Amino acid sequence: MSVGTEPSVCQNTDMEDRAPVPPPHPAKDVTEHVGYRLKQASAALRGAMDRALREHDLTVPQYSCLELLDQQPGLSNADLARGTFVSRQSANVVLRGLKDAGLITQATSTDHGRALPVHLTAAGQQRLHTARGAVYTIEERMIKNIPARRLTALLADLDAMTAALDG
Amino acid sequence: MSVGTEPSVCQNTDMEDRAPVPPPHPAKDVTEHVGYRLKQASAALRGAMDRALREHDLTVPQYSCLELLDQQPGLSNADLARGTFVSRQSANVVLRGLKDAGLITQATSTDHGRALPVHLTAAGQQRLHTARGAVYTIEERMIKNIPARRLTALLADLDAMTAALDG
DNA sequence: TCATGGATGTCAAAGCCCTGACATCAATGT
DNA sequence: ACATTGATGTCAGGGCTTTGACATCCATGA
Repeated sequence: MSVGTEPSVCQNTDMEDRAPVPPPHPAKDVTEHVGYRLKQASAALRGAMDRALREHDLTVPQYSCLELLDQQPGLSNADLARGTFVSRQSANVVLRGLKDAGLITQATSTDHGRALPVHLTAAGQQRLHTARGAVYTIEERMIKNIPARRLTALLADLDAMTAALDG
Repeated sequence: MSVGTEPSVCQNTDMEDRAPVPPPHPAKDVTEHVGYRLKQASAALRGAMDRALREHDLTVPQYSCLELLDQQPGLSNADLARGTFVSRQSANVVLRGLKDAGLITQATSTDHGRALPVHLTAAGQQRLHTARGAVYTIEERMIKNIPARRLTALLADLDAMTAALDG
């Protein structure tokens, strides 16, 4: 009556090539599929970030926007939507929340185009800096059991999967 | 004014150890973080599955439930919630949709406990079988550029991250 | 000049998902 | 027998996200 509770074996050891031919698709169990594990890991990360950010009165998309705006001030609503992998409408809702909380400011007009640049307020900067610690702690814990030299490959593989699906 | 559009370099090549010490955390760019890439890949997969399953009149959580029920008939609402990484309440909504579509049946009573076992109907089996092809095509495309011997490591790493966050 | 296409912001409706809360049921220990 | 604990199903409220649609603004080319 339980699902996905098999103890994941060999997670602290460094084994690079175990099975010469890992059967990719006619897998007997859904939980063996890459997509399933990807969703699982993503859900775990989302949950951990949710819990941690709640203490800072931030949601995950709100934190994501703050982080992007800190590195690239002046991004527009559409830019933030792409950067956080949501629709423009969702980003708009998130921005409204951040505006109401006084963490960002958005220009009401522009001399060229329609994109309205968004900037962090001082309060936004401060909130981000305190919340960032909690988020970084989570990411540290998440990757602490992954061999350092595999992290590069992991980033590349995640990128390759994204590119293959988007194209 | 764009985010995350840098062409991901080295995605078809097989490089296992590039940087001896990949700086994990004080990364200059958010997009270099594992969590960001994880979310990105997960979002891409979710979008691709959404588009593919729409032709079969199924949502991603609905398909996930069908897949789990095909392999483990008689799972309860709470079991499916755990298996699809959502809350019991969300799973309940999904099950209602599947019930209305005639793809599953759920016992109305039980002789022991409160868990009401769910089973696929013939229509549910057939719908799953046709939709499965589309989903498998997506997963094939997603991993087609990943060296086969790295897939095992990828699964293990995703598992390790999940375990580290859940514990 | 005008038309077309692409990108952006916005509104509306719907669905998904979450937390909080409550009641039910079985197992356990007192 | 009784209380406690844990798991389950369910209801209510709210937040997030999506698709669809529409109007605005710029760039491009006829």
